[in-house]
Amino acid sequence: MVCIPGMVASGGHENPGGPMSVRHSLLALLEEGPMYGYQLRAEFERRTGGTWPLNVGQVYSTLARLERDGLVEARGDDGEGHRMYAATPAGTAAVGEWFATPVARSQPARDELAIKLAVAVTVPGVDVGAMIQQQRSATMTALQEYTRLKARAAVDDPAELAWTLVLDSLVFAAESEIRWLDHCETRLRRAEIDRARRTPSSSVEPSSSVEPSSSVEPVETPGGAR
Amino acid sequence: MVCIPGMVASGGHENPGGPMSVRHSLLALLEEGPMYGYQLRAEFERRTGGTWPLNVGQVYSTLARLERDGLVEARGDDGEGHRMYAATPAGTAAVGEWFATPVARSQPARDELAIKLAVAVTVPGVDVGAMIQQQRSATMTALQEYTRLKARAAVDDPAELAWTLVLDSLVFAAESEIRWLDHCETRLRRAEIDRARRTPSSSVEPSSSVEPSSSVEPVETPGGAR
DNA sequence: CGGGTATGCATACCACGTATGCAGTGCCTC
DNA sequence: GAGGCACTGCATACGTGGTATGCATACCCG
Repeated sequence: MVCIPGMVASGGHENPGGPMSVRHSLLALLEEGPMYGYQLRAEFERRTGGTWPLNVGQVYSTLARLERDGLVEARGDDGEGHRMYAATPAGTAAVGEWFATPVARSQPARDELAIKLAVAVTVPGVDVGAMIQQQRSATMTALQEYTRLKARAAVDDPAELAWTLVLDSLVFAAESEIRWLDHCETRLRRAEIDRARRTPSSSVEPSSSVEPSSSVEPVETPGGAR
Repeated sequence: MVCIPGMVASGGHENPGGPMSVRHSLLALLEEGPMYGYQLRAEFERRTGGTWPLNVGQVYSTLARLERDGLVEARGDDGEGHRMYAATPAGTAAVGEWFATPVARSQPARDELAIKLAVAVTVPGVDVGAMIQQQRSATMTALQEYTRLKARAAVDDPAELAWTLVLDSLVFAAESEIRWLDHCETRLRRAEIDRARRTPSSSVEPSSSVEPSSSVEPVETPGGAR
């Protein structure tokens, strides 16, 4: 089970320099017609309901890179002094390819919480139990906020539909995270018992497998709240 | 009239420029004792089981920044010519603060798949149904890979324990993603039906909601053997 | 009514952190 | 001495947040 660090290096460069989801999203939005930078940000945030606020500066630098790569084309102005951008045929093709290619799960994105916990259990002097409890509390607060936001959703607008789907993804992720935290808790308890059993000094008789109850209700479809 | 770009007032900067999980992780690893750069990468990847390969170059640049901020201290060499780093008291305090502060879920990390799908449903000419099916297939393949890896896990080593927890987090996330994709599918189908009903002759007649079933088993702990 | 100020839109640029690749150095082995 | 490996450092590109600038509109006040 040893992983030699040097062996992972070689390989194709799938996405050099980050997720690039913003780049592709802006390009895809231009399929609806020419737009200018500020408008693109507004359209992006309208679809995600402001869940992931997009910095305006990134829009312009991304557009410059897209123009450099020949995926978009800049037109002087539309009469109002706005710098308009339109997708080139190559850009349209790139959008089609993006939608046709699934998000690679072979090299999953960095999960800050998972990394943090993996480090915590291997570094001495860390109260992992307290860490888990605190994180679960924070995640549950976020979950309540999502539920509150979902009550204000309308279903007739397609942009609102996109936002509710994004919101549902947040709910699913948060619920999954809480379940994982519960899982880690029982797992760590069991490991501690095993370690105590191996220690001959002052052997304590532990109770057989402890299985605490989960803190969330078993799966619940987030769409059912209406 | 000239704008001097340097010396801009820095307000309360929470996490400027990204998650910073690598920075904190390397600092925390130094709590176990002085290490050099290459060794730090190996320790990080051993704990995460090579799930998130860490570029060596990033280790050194991160160490340089940590030294600049007074969180680590560089010592000439350990007799072998290695450039050793050790955590300063300020660094140890920073580690404690990191473990005491839960990961902020108020501004969740960018989810590439959620963004992609939100854009897809609002851009004309995209076969969202095919997209979802393809993504589900890819995620299920990853899920099988995780299950395969978990069969090779040992439980006696604490580092292995950390890795299995990371692996479980991937399993939980993948299962959650599949459930979300199912949810999106039924949601979109319902929206399409609603749209078709409105199209022929603007007969405004709200109907009762339908509650479809999920295609994956209700929650199941990945820790159990399948 | 005219001028000053606030506000919002729109573009551009800068600073810092993350992330990857590659160049370079010293050591060991064949 | 050529090549491989451990090890370090740098150049580059991109994400992210912030700020300066120009312009138009709205608002307040003497």
